[in-house]
Amino acid sequence: MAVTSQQIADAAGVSRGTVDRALNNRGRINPEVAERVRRIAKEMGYQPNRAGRALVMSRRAIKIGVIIQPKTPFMGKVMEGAIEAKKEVEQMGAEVLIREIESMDVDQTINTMQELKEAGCNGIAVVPAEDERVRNTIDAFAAEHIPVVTINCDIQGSKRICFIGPDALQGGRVAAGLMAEILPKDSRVLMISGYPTNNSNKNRISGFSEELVSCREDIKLLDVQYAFEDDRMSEMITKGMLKEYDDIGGIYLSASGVQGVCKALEELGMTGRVKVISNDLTDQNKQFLREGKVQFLLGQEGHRQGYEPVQILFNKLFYGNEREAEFTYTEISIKTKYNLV
Amino acid sequence: MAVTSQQIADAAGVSRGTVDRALNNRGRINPEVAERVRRIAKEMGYQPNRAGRALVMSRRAIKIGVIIQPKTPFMGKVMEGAIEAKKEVEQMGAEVLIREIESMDVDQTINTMQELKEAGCNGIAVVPAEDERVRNTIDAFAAEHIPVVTINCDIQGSKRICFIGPDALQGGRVAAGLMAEILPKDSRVLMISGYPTNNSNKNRISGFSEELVSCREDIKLLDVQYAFEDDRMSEMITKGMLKEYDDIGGIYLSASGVQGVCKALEELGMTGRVKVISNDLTDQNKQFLREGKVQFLLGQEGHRQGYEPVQILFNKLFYGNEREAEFTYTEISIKTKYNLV
DNA sequence: TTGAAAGCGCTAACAA
DNA sequence: TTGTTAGCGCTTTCAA
Repeated sequence: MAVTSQQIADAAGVSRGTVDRALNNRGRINPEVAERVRRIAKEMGYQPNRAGRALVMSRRAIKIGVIIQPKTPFMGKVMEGAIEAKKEVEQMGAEVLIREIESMDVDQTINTMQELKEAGCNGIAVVPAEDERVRNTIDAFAAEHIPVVTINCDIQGSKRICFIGPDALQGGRVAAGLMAEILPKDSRVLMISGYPTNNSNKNRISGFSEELVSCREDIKLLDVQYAFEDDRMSEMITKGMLKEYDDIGGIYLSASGVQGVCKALEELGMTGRVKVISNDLTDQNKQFLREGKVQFLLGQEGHRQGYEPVQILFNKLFYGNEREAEFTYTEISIKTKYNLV
Repeated sequence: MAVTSQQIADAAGVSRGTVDRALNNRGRINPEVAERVRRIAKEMGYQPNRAGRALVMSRRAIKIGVIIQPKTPFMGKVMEGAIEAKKEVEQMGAEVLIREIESMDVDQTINTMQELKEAGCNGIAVVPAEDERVRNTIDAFAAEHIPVVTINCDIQGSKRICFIGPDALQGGRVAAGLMAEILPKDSRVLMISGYPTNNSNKNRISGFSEELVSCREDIKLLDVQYAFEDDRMSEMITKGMLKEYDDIGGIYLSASGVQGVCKALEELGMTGRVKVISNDLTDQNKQFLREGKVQFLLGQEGHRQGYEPVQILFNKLFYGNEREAEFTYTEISIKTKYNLV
C-alpha cells in the first residue's frame, strides 16, 4: 500500500490539512512547517492517490466541447477517438458534448463554438476551418479562459493551447522517400492534390516535390494537378496524363481520389506498373492496397486526434495540468498490404 | 454531473446497497427488484464513477511482478513502458515490482517468478525464455490463481491469460513485401538470422522467405545465415557472401547485426546499392537509417509491450476485468528515415 | 497559522 | 432480502 497524506501528517506531527497546504503551495502556512512537510513527503516517497484526488475534484463541473468536421472516413476515426475519450472522462464525472458540423464552413464552425460555450463548456477541441474569423473566435475564447485545442489542421498564431495533428510537410517527404526507393530510373511522377486552397494539401505537395527532386535527380516531376477530392476528376487527370506521357512511373495523391486513379490504371492495363502512393487509411483505400493497386498508404492516427484533445482538456480543467508541448504531431505510419491492421 | 448510484437508489426507491447488489450481480437480492434497478440504471444512463470505485478498491493489496530479459536496446523500451505503467497504477494504490534478469536463462526466469510470488505478487508479466519448465511454472501459477501475461514471445499452450507481442511471421512478410518492391530484377537476397533456436527469428525468416518467393519469382534467395546476434559475425557473413555472389541486391536481418552489415557494405563500397531491411528501432539502427545505410526498419512497439501487460494485470486484479483477447499483436511499424520519431 | 470535519461515489460489513 | 453505515484518500470549508 502506497503512503498516504495521513501518514505524512502523522510523521510530521501536523494535520492532513496542513500537509495539503504544504504540498500544494496553497499558502496560509508557516514556511518552516511547509518545508518540513515537503521534506518528509519526499523522504517517504509520497505520491498523491489519483482516485482520492479525482473523487473530490469531481465536484468541479467540467464540460468539454468537441467540434468535428463533416463526415469523411477519416473524420469517422477522429470521432471514434473522441467518443472513447468521452466515455473515459465521463466516468470521472465530466461531461463531453460532441458536435459534427455539416459543411466545412467558417460560419458553422464559429456558431458551433459559440453554442458550446453557451451550453457551459469550459474547454473546446475543434477541427477548425482555416479562416481569420476562426482565429479571432479562438482568441476571444482564450481571453475568457476557455482553452481551445486545434485538431488536424492548426490555426497558426492563434491562442489555442495546443495543436494535435499531422505534420503535412513531413507527410509529403515520407511519400517522396518511398517513391524514390521504388521508382525505376528516369521515371516521370504525377502529383494529384485536392483543393489548391487547402493548406494540408499544399504542404504535402511541397514536402513531396522538394524531397523527391533532392534525392532523385533523374526523376521528372509533372506540374501538380487538382482533382478537388473527386474520383471522376482524378480518373480524368490520370488518363489524360498517362496518354500524354508514356514514362509515368509513379502517382502521388495528397488527398482523396484513389478510386479514380485505380480505375484509370486498370482500364489502361497499367495497374502495378505505375506505383501509387496515397494518404488516408480509409476502408476503400485499404482495399486497393490489399489488391496491390496501391503500393503504400500513409496514415495519420485519426483515432488519436479525437482522443488526445479531450484528454488534454480534461487534464487541464480537472487536475490543472498544463500542457508542455504546443505541437503534438501524430505519427505518419507507412502501410503496405502486409502491415495493415 | 453524471448520474450517481444514489440517484438510481432514489429513483428506484431502494438503498445504495441494493443498487450495488443489483448492478454487480452480487446475489442476496429479490430478482424483481434487481431487474427494476437495472432497468432504471440503464434508462438514466448510469455509468459507475471510476474514481469512487477505485478508491474503495484500493483496499485490496495489489502487487504486480514484471520480469524483463537482459538489457538490450529493445528491452530498454519494454522497461520504459513497464515503468510508466508502474507509476500510473501505483497512483491507484497498487505496487509493482520489476525484475531485470541477467541472462536469458530458464532457471533465472523460473527462480525470479518464484521470488516474486513469495514477495506477494498476485499477478506476473514475463518475457519468457522458451522452455518446457517455464510453461510448467506458468501453469502452476495459474492453478494458484496468479494470472500470468507473456510478453514479446509467447509460451504457446500454457495457461497464461494472454500474450502481448509481435506476430513474428507477419513481421517477416512485411519485410518481404518491402524487399519485393525495391529490388531490381533477378537480384539475389541474403537473410541473416540470430540464433537457429530462437522462435521469433525462425518465424520471421519463414514469413520473409515464403512471401518473397511467392511474390517475386525472379529473385534468388540464399540459404539463411546465422550471426548469433553478433556484429563481427554478421560482418563476416556479409563480406563472404558479397564476394561469392556479385548479384546480391538485398539483405534482410531478422535479429541484431546491422552494424556489421553496414560496415561490410561500406568497406566494399556497396552502401545504398545493396538494400538493407532490418528489425528493431534501436538508436544505432535509427542512425544507420538516417544515414541511408539501411532502407527500412521494422518496429514492434516495445514501449507498449511493457506498458500494456501491467495495465492488463491491474485491471484484472483491481476491477476484475477479464481480458477478451488472448493475443494482442503489437503493430509492425515501417520506418524510413523520414517517419522516424 | 493550524486543526477538525464534511463529503466526493463507491463497496462491503453488519444489522435488521 | 434489504437498509445502514464506515471508510477508502483527498480537498475544502469552517472554527479556533
